[in-house]
Amino acid sequence: MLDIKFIRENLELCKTAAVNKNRVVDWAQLLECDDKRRDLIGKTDAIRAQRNNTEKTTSEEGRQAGRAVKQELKVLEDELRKVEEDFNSLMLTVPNVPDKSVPIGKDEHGNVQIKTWGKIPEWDFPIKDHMALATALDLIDLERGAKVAGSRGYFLKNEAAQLEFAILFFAFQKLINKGYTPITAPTLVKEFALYGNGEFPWGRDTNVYKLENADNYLSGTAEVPVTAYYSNEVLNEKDLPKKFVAFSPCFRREAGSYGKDTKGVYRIHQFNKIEQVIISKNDMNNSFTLHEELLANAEEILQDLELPYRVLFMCTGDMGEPQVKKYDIETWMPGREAYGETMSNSVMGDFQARRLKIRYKTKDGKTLFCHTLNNTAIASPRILVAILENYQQKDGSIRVPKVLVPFIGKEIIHR
RNA sequence: GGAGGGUUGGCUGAGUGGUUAAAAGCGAGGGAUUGCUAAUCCCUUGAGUCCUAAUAAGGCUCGCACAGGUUCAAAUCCUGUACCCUCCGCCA
Repeated sequence: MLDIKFIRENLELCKTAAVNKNRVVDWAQLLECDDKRRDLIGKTDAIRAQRNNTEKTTSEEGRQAGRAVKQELKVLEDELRKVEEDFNSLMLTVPNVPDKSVPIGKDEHGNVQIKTWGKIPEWDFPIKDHMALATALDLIDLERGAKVAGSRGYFLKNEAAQLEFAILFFAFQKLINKGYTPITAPTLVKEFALYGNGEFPWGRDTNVYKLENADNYLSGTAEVPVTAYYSNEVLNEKDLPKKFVAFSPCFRREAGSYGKDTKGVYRIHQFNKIEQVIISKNDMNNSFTLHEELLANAEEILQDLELPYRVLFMCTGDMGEPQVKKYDIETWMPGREAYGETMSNSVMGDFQARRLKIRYKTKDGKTLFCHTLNNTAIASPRILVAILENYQQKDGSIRVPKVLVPFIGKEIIHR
Protein backbone atom coordinates (compact mmCIF):
# COMPACT_ATOMS: atom_id res chain seq x y z
CA MET A 1 0.00 0.00 0.00
CA LEU A 2 1.24 3.42 -0.88
CA ASP A 3 0.27 6.61 0.91
CA ILE A 4 -2.53 8.32 -1.02
CA LYS A 5 -0.80 11.63 -0.43
CA PHE A 6 2.32 10.21 -2.02
CA ILE A 7 0.26 9.02 -4.98
CA ARG A 8 -1.34 12.42 -5.41
CA GLU A 9 1.99 14.19 -5.28
CA ASN A 10 3.89 11.67 -7.43
CA LEU A 11 1.22 10.50 -9.81
CA GLU A 12 3.42 10.15 -12.89
CA LEU A 13 6.00 8.15 -10.95
CA CYS A 14 3.31 5.78 -9.69
CA LYS A 15 1.76 5.40 -13.11
CA THR A 16 5.09 4.59 -14.68
CA ALA A 17 5.83 2.09 -11.95
CA ALA A 18 2.57 0.26 -12.58
CA VAL A 19 3.18 0.19 -16.32
CA ASN A 20 6.71 -1.13 -15.79
CA LYS A 21 5.33 -3.82 -13.50
CA ASN A 22 2.69 -4.77 -16.07
CA ARG A 23 -0.10 -3.85 -13.72
CA VAL A 24 -3.30 -2.04 -14.59
CA VAL A 25 -4.56 0.51 -12.12
CA ASP A 26 -7.64 2.61 -12.68
CA TRP A 27 -5.99 5.86 -11.71
CA ALA A 28 -8.85 8.10 -12.79
CA GLN A 29 -11.26 6.10 -10.69
CA LEU A 30 -8.87 6.08 -7.75
CA LEU A 31 -8.37 9.84 -7.82
CA GLU A 32 -12.05 10.45 -8.29
CA CYS A 33 -12.83 8.25 -5.31
CA ASP A 34 -10.23 10.09 -3.30
CA ASP A 35 -11.74 13.46 -4.21
CA LYS A 36 -15.21 12.23 -3.38
CA ARG A 37 -14.00 10.67 -0.19
CA ARG A 38 -12.37 13.86 1.03
CA ASP A 39 -15.31 15.95 0.02
CA LEU A 40 -17.66 13.67 1.95
CA ILE A 41 -15.39 13.63 4.96
CA GLY A 42 -15.56 17.40 5.03
CA LYS A 43 -19.32 17.40 4.77
CA THR A 44 -19.93 14.71 7.37
CA ASP A 45 -17.47 16.31 9.73
CA ALA A 46 -19.34 19.59 9.46
CA ILE A 47 -22.65 17.94 10.29
CA ARG A 48 -21.13 15.95 13.09
CA ALA A 49 -19.78 19.21 14.49
CA GLN A 50 -23.28 20.61 14.29
CA ARG A 51 -24.61 17.57 16.13
CA ASN A 52 -21.94 17.77 18.78
CA ASN A 53 -22.69 21.40 19.42
CA THR A 54 -26.38 20.76 19.96
CA GLU A 55 -27.19 21.25 23.59
CA LYS A 56 -28.53 18.57 25.80
CA THR A 57 -32.24 18.44 25.34
CA THR A 58 -35.31 16.79 26.73
CA SER A 59 -37.88 18.75 24.78
CA GLU A 60 -39.79 17.26 21.89
CA GLU A 61 -38.68 20.15 19.73
CA GLY A 62 -35.04 19.48 20.43
CA ARG A 63 -35.47 15.84 19.58
CA GLN A 64 -37.15 16.71 16.32
CA ALA A 65 -34.23 18.90 15.35
CA GLY A 66 -31.81 16.21 16.40
CA ARG A 67 -33.58 13.63 14.29
CA ALA A 68 -33.34 15.86 11.26
CA VAL A 69 -29.60 16.23 11.69
CA LYS A 70 -29.33 12.52 12.21
CA GLN A 71 -31.15 11.80 8.96
CA GLU A 72 -28.91 14.12 7.05
CA LEU A 73 -25.85 12.57 8.59
CA LYS A 74 -26.96 9.03 7.85
CA VAL A 75 -27.32 9.75 4.14
CA LEU A 76 -23.83 11.20 3.98
CA GLU A 77 -22.29 8.47 6.10
CA ASP A 78 -23.75 5.75 3.93
CA GLU A 79 -22.40 7.45 0.87
CA LEU A 80 -19.00 7.89 2.50
CA ARG A 81 -18.89 4.24 3.48
CA LYS A 82 -19.49 3.15 -0.10
CA VAL A 83 -16.89 5.51 -1.46
CA GLU A 84 -14.35 4.37 1.09
CA GLU A 85 -14.96 0.75 0.21
CA ASP A 86 -14.28 1.51 -3.44
CA PHE A 87 -11.33 3.64 -2.52
CA ASN A 88 -9.78 0.96 -0.33
CA SER A 89 -10.09 -1.79 -2.90
CA LEU A 90 -8.60 0.48 -5.55
CA MET A 91 -5.73 1.33 -3.24
CA LEU A 92 -5.00 -2.37 -2.87
CA THR A 93 -4.41 -2.61 -6.61
CA VAL A 94 -1.61 -0.03 -6.65
CA PRO A 95 1.78 -1.74 -6.81
CA ASN A 96 4.86 -0.44 -5.07
CA VAL A 97 7.32 1.81 -6.91
CA PRO A 98 10.60 0.11 -7.84
CA ASP A 99 13.87 1.71 -6.90
CA LYS A 100 15.57 3.84 -9.56
CA SER A 101 18.31 1.25 -9.95
CA VAL A 102 15.92 -1.53 -10.98
CA PRO A 103 16.23 -2.54 -14.63
CA ILE A 104 13.10 -1.87 -16.64
CA GLY A 105 11.81 -4.89 -18.49
CA LYS A 106 8.66 -6.66 -19.58
CA ASP A 107 9.38 -10.14 -18.27
CA GLU A 108 12.14 -12.49 -17.18
CA HIS A 109 14.19 -11.61 -20.24
CA GLY A 110 14.78 -8.20 -18.72
CA ASN A 111 16.50 -9.56 -15.63
CA VAL A 112 20.17 -8.76 -15.29
CA GLN A 113 22.71 -11.29 -14.14
CA ILE A 114 24.97 -9.52 -11.67
CA LYS A 115 27.05 -12.35 -10.31
CA THR A 116 27.97 -15.97 -10.76
CA TRP A 117 29.70 -18.20 -8.27
CA GLY A 118 31.21 -21.65 -8.58
CA LYS A 119 32.22 -23.69 -11.56
CA ILE A 120 29.60 -25.36 -13.66
CA PRO A 121 30.59 -29.01 -13.51
CA GLU A 122 31.77 -30.86 -16.59
CA TRP A 123 31.12 -34.54 -16.91
CA ASP A 124 32.98 -37.36 -18.52
CA PHE A 125 29.93 -39.58 -18.42
CA PRO A 126 26.31 -39.22 -19.47
CA ILE A 127 24.57 -37.46 -16.62
CA LYS A 128 21.14 -38.16 -15.20
CA ASP A 129 18.54 -35.75 -13.99
CA HIS A 130 17.46 -35.82 -10.37
CA MET A 131 14.51 -38.13 -11.00
CA ALA A 132 16.58 -40.73 -12.80
CA LEU A 133 19.05 -40.62 -9.94
CA ALA A 134 16.42 -40.58 -7.23
CA THR A 135 14.37 -43.37 -8.72
CA ALA A 136 17.35 -45.67 -9.02
CA LEU A 137 18.36 -44.95 -5.44
CA ASP A 138 14.78 -45.10 -4.10
CA LEU A 139 14.95 -41.50 -2.88
CA ILE A 140 11.85 -39.98 -4.39
CA ASP A 141 8.54 -41.68 -5.19
CA LEU A 142 6.43 -39.65 -7.55
CA GLU A 143 4.03 -42.39 -8.59
CA ARG A 144 2.84 -43.08 -5.13
CA GLY A 145 3.01 -39.38 -4.44
CA ALA A 146 0.49 -38.82 -7.20
CA LYS A 147 -1.56 -41.79 -6.04
CA VAL A 148 -1.87 -40.40 -2.53
CA ALA A 149 -1.63 -36.65 -2.97
CA GLY A 150 -2.63 -36.03 -6.56
CA SER A 151 -0.79 -34.07 -9.19
CA ARG A 152 2.69 -32.94 -8.22
CA GLY A 153 2.54 -35.14 -5.13
CA TYR A 154 5.74 -36.78 -3.94
CA PHE A 155 7.37 -38.75 -1.19
CA LEU A 156 10.97 -38.23 -0.18
CA LYS A 157 12.52 -41.45 1.07
CA ASN A 158 15.68 -42.75 2.63
CA GLU A 159 18.59 -40.32 2.36
CA ALA A 160 16.45 -37.78 0.50
CA ALA A 161 14.19 -37.56 3.54
CA GLN A 162 17.26 -37.20 5.71
CA LEU A 163 18.73 -34.64 3.36
CA GLU A 164 15.62 -32.55 3.62
CA PHE A 165 15.84 -32.35 7.40
CA ALA A 166 19.59 -31.85 7.23
CA ILE A 167 19.45 -28.98 4.81
CA LEU A 168 16.67 -27.21 6.67
CA PHE A 169 18.36 -27.58 10.03
CA PHE A 170 21.72 -26.56 8.61
CA ALA A 171 20.31 -23.31 7.27
CA PHE A 172 18.27 -22.72 10.42
CA GLN A 173 21.33 -23.05 12.63
CA LYS A 174 23.47 -20.91 10.39
CA LEU A 175 21.07 -17.99 10.60
CA ILE A 176 20.56 -18.45 14.33
CA ASN A 177 24.31 -18.14 14.71
CA LYS A 178 24.12 -14.86 12.84
CA GLY A 179 21.71 -13.51 15.42
CA TYR A 180 18.43 -14.26 13.69
CA THR A 181 15.56 -15.27 15.97
CA PRO A 182 14.39 -18.78 15.20
CA ILE A 183 10.66 -19.09 14.78
CA THR A 184 8.32 -21.70 13.43
CA ALA A 185 5.31 -20.11 11.86
CA PRO A 186 1.73 -21.06 11.11
CA THR A 187 1.05 -21.91 7.50
CA LEU A 188 -2.65 -21.64 8.11
CA VAL A 189 -3.33 -17.92 8.01
CA LYS A 190 -6.16 -15.46 7.92
CA GLU A 191 -7.00 -13.41 4.89
CA PHE A 192 -5.67 -10.13 6.24
CA ALA A 193 -2.15 -11.53 6.36
CA LEU A 194 -2.25 -12.28 2.64
CA TYR A 195 -3.59 -8.85 1.79
CA GLY A 196 -1.07 -7.40 4.18
CA ASN A 197 1.81 -9.04 2.41
CA GLY A 198 0.60 -8.01 -0.98
CA GLU A 199 -0.05 -11.60 -2.06
CA PHE A 200 -3.65 -10.49 -2.44
CA PRO A 201 -5.45 -9.19 -4.38
CA TRP A 202 -3.12 -10.14 -7.22
CA GLY A 203 -2.47 -13.80 -6.49
CA ARG A 204 -5.82 -14.48 -4.98
CA ASP A 205 -7.15 -16.79 -7.64
CA THR A 206 -3.98 -18.51 -8.75
CA ASN A 207 -1.46 -18.88 -5.95
CA VAL A 208 -3.11 -19.70 -2.69
CA TYR A 209 -5.24 -22.54 -1.36
CA LYS A 210 -8.35 -21.56 0.54
CA LEU A 211 -9.80 -23.89 3.11
CA GLU A 212 -13.35 -24.92 2.54
CA ASN A 213 -14.59 -25.23 6.07
CA ALA A 214 -12.67 -22.43 7.74
CA ASP A 215 -11.93 -18.85 6.91
CA ASN A 216 -8.24 -19.60 6.39
CA TYR A 217 -5.71 -19.98 3.64
CA LEU A 218 -2.58 -22.07 3.27
CA SER A 219 0.29 -19.68 2.98
CA GLY A 220 2.89 -20.18 0.29
CA THR A 221 5.69 -18.88 2.46
CA ALA A 222 6.58 -18.04 6.06
CA GLU A 223 7.00 -14.46 4.86
CA VAL A 224 3.25 -14.12 5.26
CA PRO A 225 2.81 -15.14 8.92
CA VAL A 226 6.13 -13.75 10.09
CA THR A 227 5.72 -10.35 8.48
CA ALA A 228 2.21 -10.22 9.93
CA TYR A 229 3.61 -11.20 13.34
CA TYR A 230 3.79 -7.57 14.44
CA SER A 231 0.71 -6.37 12.57
CA ASN A 232 -1.22 -3.65 14.38
CA GLU A 233 1.65 -3.12 16.76
CA VAL A 234 3.89 -0.21 17.54
CA LEU A 235 7.48 -1.25 18.04
CA ASN A 236 10.37 0.65 19.51
CA GLU A 237 13.14 1.92 17.25
CA LYS A 238 15.82 0.61 19.57
CA ASP A 239 14.48 -2.94 19.05
CA LEU A 240 14.86 -2.73 15.26
CA PRO A 241 15.73 -4.45 13.10
CA LYS A 242 13.91 -7.63 14.07
CA LYS A 243 15.53 -10.50 12.23
CA PHE A 244 13.84 -13.86 11.99
CA VAL A 245 14.76 -17.19 10.56
CA ALA A 246 11.46 -18.94 10.09
CA PHE A 247 10.43 -22.46 9.29
CA SER A 248 7.12 -23.35 7.73
CA PRO A 249 5.57 -25.83 5.38
CA CYS A 250 4.51 -23.98 2.24
CA PHE A 251 1.63 -24.59 -0.12
CA ARG A 252 1.23 -23.33 -3.65
CA ARG A 253 -1.63 -23.86 -6.02
CA GLU A 254 0.46 -23.22 -9.10
CA ALA A 255 -2.73 -22.59 -11.03
CA GLY A 256 -1.77 -21.35 -14.45
CA SER A 257 1.47 -23.29 -14.48
CA TYR A 258 -0.02 -26.60 -15.57
CA GLY A 259 2.40 -28.36 -17.79
CA LYS A 260 5.30 -26.25 -16.57
CA ASP A 261 8.23 -27.94 -14.85
CA THR A 262 6.35 -31.18 -14.58
CA LYS A 263 9.48 -33.24 -14.16
CA GLY A 264 10.38 -34.34 -10.69
CA VAL A 265 10.17 -32.19 -7.61
CA TYR A 266 11.15 -28.81 -9.04
CA ARG A 267 7.64 -27.37 -8.95
CA ILE A 268 5.27 -28.93 -6.44
CA HIS A 269 2.31 -27.93 -4.33
CA GLN A 270 3.81 -28.54 -0.92
CA PHE A 271 7.31 -28.03 0.40
CA ASN A 272 9.28 -26.94 3.42
CA LYS A 273 11.20 -23.74 3.65
CA ILE A 274 13.45 -21.77 5.93
CA GLU A 275 12.85 -18.10 5.29
CA GLN A 276 14.66 -14.98 6.43
CA VAL A 277 12.41 -12.08 7.42
CA ILE A 278 13.45 -8.65 8.62
CA ILE A 279 11.35 -5.86 10.08
CA SER A 280 13.41 -2.69 10.08
CA LYS A 281 13.18 1.04 10.41
CA ASN A 282 11.89 3.41 7.75
CA ASP A 283 15.19 4.18 6.09
CA MET A 284 15.68 3.01 2.54
CA ASN A 285 19.47 3.06 2.62
CA ASN A 286 19.47 0.99 5.76
CA SER A 287 17.01 -1.41 4.13
CA PHE A 288 19.20 -1.78 1.05
CA THR A 289 22.10 -2.67 3.32
CA LEU A 290 19.98 -5.32 5.01
CA HIS A 291 18.88 -6.53 1.59
CA GLU A 292 22.51 -7.19 0.73
CA GLU A 293 22.95 -8.95 4.06
CA LEU A 294 20.08 -11.30 3.22
CA LEU A 295 21.67 -11.97 -0.13
CA ALA A 296 25.03 -12.70 1.46
CA ASN A 297 23.39 -15.14 3.90
CA ALA A 298 21.77 -17.08 1.09
CA GLU A 299 24.96 -17.09 -0.94
CA GLU A 300 26.88 -18.38 2.03
CA ILE A 301 24.51 -21.33 2.32
CA LEU A 302 24.98 -22.24 -1.34
CA GLN A 303 28.73 -21.78 -1.04
CA ASP A 304 28.78 -24.10 1.98
CA LEU A 305 26.91 -26.60 -0.15
CA GLU A 306 29.37 -25.94 -2.97
CA LEU A 307 26.59 -25.42 -5.47
CA PRO A 308 27.21 -23.10 -8.43
CA TYR A 309 24.73 -20.26 -8.60
CA ARG A 310 24.08 -16.88 -10.10
CA VAL A 311 22.36 -13.76 -8.82
CA LEU A 312 19.79 -11.98 -10.95
CA PHE A 313 18.73 -8.40 -10.50
CA MET A 314 15.04 -8.70 -11.26
CA CYS A 315 13.54 -6.26 -13.71
CA THR A 316 10.35 -4.32 -13.11
CA GLY A 317 8.18 -6.71 -15.11
CA ASP A 318 9.30 -9.79 -13.19
CA MET A 319 9.46 -8.51 -9.64
CA GLY A 320 6.05 -8.60 -8.05
CA GLU A 321 3.80 -5.86 -6.81
CA PRO A 322 5.04 -5.12 -3.29
CA GLN A 323 8.71 -4.99 -4.10
CA VAL A 324 11.07 -2.07 -4.37
CA LYS A 325 14.01 -4.23 -5.35
CA LYS A 326 14.49 -7.92 -5.80
CA TYR A 327 17.22 -10.43 -6.44
CA ASP A 328 16.66 -14.03 -7.39
CA ILE A 329 19.33 -16.57 -6.75
CA GLU A 330 19.40 -19.41 -9.20
CA THR A 331 21.32 -22.58 -8.59
CA TRP A 332 22.86 -24.66 -11.32
CA MET A 333 20.80 -27.73 -12.12
CA PRO A 334 22.66 -30.03 -14.53
CA GLY A 335 19.51 -31.97 -15.42
CA ARG A 336 17.94 -28.81 -16.75
CA GLU A 337 21.22 -27.61 -18.16
CA ALA A 338 20.24 -24.33 -16.66
CA TYR A 339 20.04 -22.36 -13.50
CA GLY A 340 16.82 -22.77 -11.51
CA GLU A 341 15.42 -20.35 -8.99
CA THR A 342 16.13 -21.41 -5.43
CA MET A 343 15.94 -18.16 -3.51
CA SER A 344 14.14 -14.90 -3.82
CA ASN A 345 15.31 -11.81 -1.99
CA SER A 346 13.11 -8.75 -1.72
CA VAL A 347 12.91 -5.41 -0.04
CA MET A 348 9.45 -3.94 0.24
CA GLY A 349 9.97 -0.52 1.79
CA ASP A 350 6.92 0.27 3.92
CA PHE A 351 4.46 -1.24 1.43
CA GLN A 352 3.63 -4.28 3.55
CA ALA A 353 3.97 -2.44 6.85
CA ARG A 354 1.32 0.06 5.74
CA ARG A 355 -1.09 -2.71 4.91
CA LEU A 356 -0.30 -4.57 8.11
CA LYS A 357 -0.03 -1.45 10.27
CA ILE A 358 3.39 -2.29 11.63
CA ARG A 359 4.76 0.90 13.10
CA TYR A 360 7.49 2.01 15.44
CA LYS A 361 8.30 4.96 17.60
CA THR A 362 11.44 6.80 16.67
CA LYS A 363 13.91 8.16 19.17
CA ASP A 364 12.33 11.58 18.83
CA GLY A 365 8.83 10.32 19.44
CA LYS A 366 7.45 10.07 15.92
CA THR A 367 5.46 7.08 14.74
CA LEU A 368 6.53 5.64 11.38
CA PHE A 369 5.80 2.56 9.32
CA CYS A 370 8.49 -0.10 9.38
CA HIS A 371 10.25 -1.53 6.38
CA THR A 372 10.09 -5.24 5.60
CA LEU A 373 12.43 -7.59 3.78
CA ASN A 374 12.71 -11.28 3.17
CA ASN A 375 14.78 -13.89 1.46
CA THR A 376 14.75 -17.62 1.23
CA ALA A 377 17.38 -19.40 3.28
CA ILE A 378 16.66 -22.82 1.86
CA ALA A 379 13.65 -24.42 0.22
CA SER A 380 13.24 -28.14 0.02
CA PRO A 381 12.87 -30.25 -2.04
CA ARG A 382 13.86 -27.86 -4.84
CA ILE A 383 17.37 -27.54 -3.50
CA LEU A 384 17.58 -31.35 -3.57
CA VAL A 385 17.31 -31.18 -7.33
CA ALA A 386 20.53 -29.20 -7.38
CA ILE A 387 22.24 -31.35 -4.79
CA LEU A 388 21.39 -34.69 -6.39
CA GLU A 389 22.31 -33.55 -9.87
CA ASN A 390 25.51 -31.69 -9.02
CA TYR A 391 26.79 -34.39 -6.70
CA GLN A 392 26.06 -37.37 -8.91
CA GLN A 393 28.82 -39.81 -9.79
CA LYS A 394 29.43 -42.04 -12.75
CA ASP A 395 28.05 -45.15 -11.01
CA GLY A 396 24.78 -43.38 -10.19
CA SER A 397 25.68 -42.82 -6.55
CA ILE A 398 25.56 -39.40 -4.99
CA ARG A 399 28.08 -37.73 -2.79
CA VAL A 400 26.72 -35.97 0.29
CA PRO A 401 27.78 -32.32 0.54
CA LYS A 402 30.53 -32.08 3.16
CA VAL A 403 28.59 -29.85 5.51
CA LEU A 404 25.68 -32.29 5.54
CA VAL A 405 27.65 -35.48 6.17
CA PRO A 406 27.27 -35.23 9.96
CA PHE A 407 23.50 -35.15 9.54
CA ILE A 408 23.28 -38.07 7.12
CA GLY A 409 25.98 -40.17 8.69
CA LYS A 410 27.57 -41.14 5.38
CA GLU A 411 29.50 -39.63 2.53
CA ILE A 412 28.01 -41.51 -0.38
CA ILE A 413 24.44 -42.43 -1.18
CA HIS A 414 24.20 -45.70 -3.03
CA ARG A 415 22.18 -48.84 -2.95
C1' G B 1 -18.74 -29.43 19.90
C1' G B 2 -20.93 -27.27 24.91
C1' A B 3 -20.99 -23.51 29.18
C1' G B 4 -19.24 -19.07 31.29
C1' G B 5 -15.97 -14.63 31.55
C1' G B 6 -13.34 -11.03 28.83
C1' U B 7 -11.09 -7.35 24.78
C1' U B 8 -10.13 0.53 26.69
C1' G B 9 -4.09 4.56 24.09
C1' G B 10 3.18 2.37 23.50
C1' C B 11 2.01 -0.46 28.46
C1' U B 12 -0.91 -1.12 33.22
C1' G B 13 -5.68 0.25 34.28
C1' A B 14 -10.48 3.55 35.85
C1' G B 15 -14.91 4.53 33.63
C1' U B 16 -21.98 1.26 32.75
C1' G B 17 -26.28 6.75 28.45
C1' G B 18 -25.11 13.32 28.51
C1' U B 19 -20.74 17.44 25.64
C1' U B 20 -13.66 21.42 27.91
C1' A B 21 -10.66 15.82 29.48
C1' A B 22 -10.93 8.20 27.86
C1' A B 23 -9.15 9.37 35.04
C1' A B 24 -4.64 7.93 37.04
C1' G B 25 -0.02 5.67 36.76
C1' C B 26 4.13 3.76 33.93
C1' G B 27 7.13 4.17 29.68
C1' A B 28 8.92 7.44 25.74
C1' G B 29 10.18 12.46 23.68
C1' G B 30 11.01 17.78 24.58
C1' G B 31 11.98 21.71 28.10
C1' A B 32 13.11 24.11 33.06
C1' U B 33 16.10 23.80 37.33
C1' U B 34 20.90 21.74 38.78
C1' G B 35 28.72 21.95 40.08
C1' C B 36 28.02 16.34 38.35
C1' U B 37 24.60 12.43 39.37
C1' A B 38 20.02 11.77 41.58
C1' A B 39 15.57 14.18 42.51
C1' U B 40 11.80 17.74 41.25
C1' C B 41 8.61 20.62 38.01
C1' C B 42 6.24 21.82 33.13
C1' C B 43 4.79 20.34 28.18
C1' U B 44 4.11 16.53 24.45
C1' U B 45 3.04 11.37 23.31
C1' G B 46 -3.87 7.52 18.32
C1' A B 47 -5.93 8.49 13.27
C1' G B 48 -8.29 11.33 9.38
C1' U B 49 -9.30 15.88 7.20
C1' C B 50 -9.08 21.22 6.32
C1' C B 51 -5.68 25.37 6.18
C1' U B 52 -0.39 25.54 4.99
C1' A B 53 5.92 25.55 1.80
C1' A B 54 5.71 22.46 6.10
C1' U B 55 6.14 15.75 8.82
C1' A B 56 5.18 24.26 12.13
C1' A B 57 0.85 26.43 14.54
C1' G B 58 -4.32 25.94 14.47
C1' G B 59 -9.64 24.24 13.32
C1' C B 60 -13.03 20.20 12.87
C1' U B 61 -14.07 15.07 13.03
C1' C B 62 -13.23 10.20 14.23
C1' G B 63 -11.16 6.82 17.85
C1' C B 64 -12.51 2.28 23.80
C1' A B 65 -11.43 -5.60 19.40
C1' C B 66 -14.16 -5.34 14.35
C1' A B 67 -18.94 -4.47 11.77
C1' G B 68 -23.85 -2.93 12.18
C1' G B 69 -28.10 -1.12 15.14
C1' U B 70 -31.09 1.67 19.09
C1' U B 71 -31.04 7.01 20.88
C1' C B 72 -31.61 14.05 20.36
C1' A B 73 -26.94 11.84 22.73
C1' A B 74 -23.07 5.37 23.05
C1' A B 75 -16.55 3.28 25.59
C1' U B 76 -21.34 2.58 28.25
C1' C B 77 -27.56 -0.44 25.64
C1' C B 78 -28.72 -4.30 21.51
C1' U B 79 -27.12 -7.78 17.38
C1' G B 80 -23.38 -10.27 14.59
C1' U B 81 -18.16 -11.55 13.92
C1' A B 82 -13.07 -12.25 15.47
C1' C B 83 -9.72 -13.18 19.21
C1' C B 84 -8.22 -14.28 24.45
C1' C B 85 -9.12 -16.78 29.30
C1' U B 86 -11.59 -20.70 32.50
C1' C B 87 -14.22 -25.28 32.66
C1' C B 88 -16.55 -29.77 30.19
C1' G B 89 -16.26 -33.19 25.92
C1' C B 90 -13.12 -35.12 21.99
C1' C B 91 -8.12 -35.61 20.49
C1' A B 92 -2.13 -35.75 18.11
